[in-house]
Amino acid sequence: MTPRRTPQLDAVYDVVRAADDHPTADTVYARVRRVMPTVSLGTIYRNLQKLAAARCVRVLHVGDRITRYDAVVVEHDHFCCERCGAVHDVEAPRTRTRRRPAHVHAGYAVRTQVVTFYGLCPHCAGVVPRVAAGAAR
Amino acid sequence: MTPRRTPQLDAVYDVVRAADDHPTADTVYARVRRVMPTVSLGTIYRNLQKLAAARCVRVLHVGDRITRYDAVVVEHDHFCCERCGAVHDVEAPRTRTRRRPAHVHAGYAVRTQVVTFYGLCPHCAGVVPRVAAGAAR
DNA sequence: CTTTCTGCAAACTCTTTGCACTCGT
DNA sequence: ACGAGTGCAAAGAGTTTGCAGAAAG
Repeated sequence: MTPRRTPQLDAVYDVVRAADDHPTADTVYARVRRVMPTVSLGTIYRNLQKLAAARCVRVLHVGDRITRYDAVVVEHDHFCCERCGAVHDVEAPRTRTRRRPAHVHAGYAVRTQVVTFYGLCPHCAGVVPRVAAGAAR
Repeated sequence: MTPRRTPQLDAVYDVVRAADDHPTADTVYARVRRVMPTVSLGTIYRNLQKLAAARCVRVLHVGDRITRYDAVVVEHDHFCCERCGAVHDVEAPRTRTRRRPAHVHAGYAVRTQVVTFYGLCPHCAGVVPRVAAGAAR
């Protein structure tokens, strides 16, 4: 039961670390295939699970029911655009103490918390001038 | 395209309103069938979507990839137990201003936000004495 | 009467899994 | 060489959808 390091595992981790768009398993699959064309989708899922279990990647359930992956493991928030579906990281300058759920009823053992904002991203909100539009990510 | 009121729609809404456990579509299905045995799962999904579109129920994606429904539409937080999977409402005495994402980069139009805490519920954390354990769903 | 809604079942999407083979260690 | 990992394809869970008939307005 000793975990084993394989080129596929490395490739999956590389892709997730290089991504800033919180890719889905399918997106990771497509990207890994660019460098390793014979990889299978099952292997992608198995390795993503392995990385998640090792807390090397974070599993996100944002908005819809499809799973996304994030190589940024430190606690931070997300913004999900309801129009284009993009998921962006959000700066969370609030202190931990301020965010700590002191209001949760006694007896709950809180391990982590997830904050997700929904709305329109700058691009979809039309704030970004036309010239710059399309350049957004 | 005029929405139509049907006994099935009423039954679905009644079930969600009467529930305090953030039921899944399947759970709603089971409960509606108790009073309307011929209802179909497809109808449950269609009516849940209709209610969600009308903002009569809130759609929740908490933890896993299955969809839950909540008749409490006002903004509030949730706690998800990582052991038994239960979802509880959480008191959110924080003021709106305090929770407002002033730190979100300019240009984002935030419509709503979702805060979910993960950990162990009082029951699974062992606060509840052994005699009661095992009754947890 | 017209149009939406229903029940049924098949289709669809995302994810997991069984199997025989491969390849780290 | 042992056993975890892989590719493949089939199965599984949750959700959506096409259709013919039922029923709301």
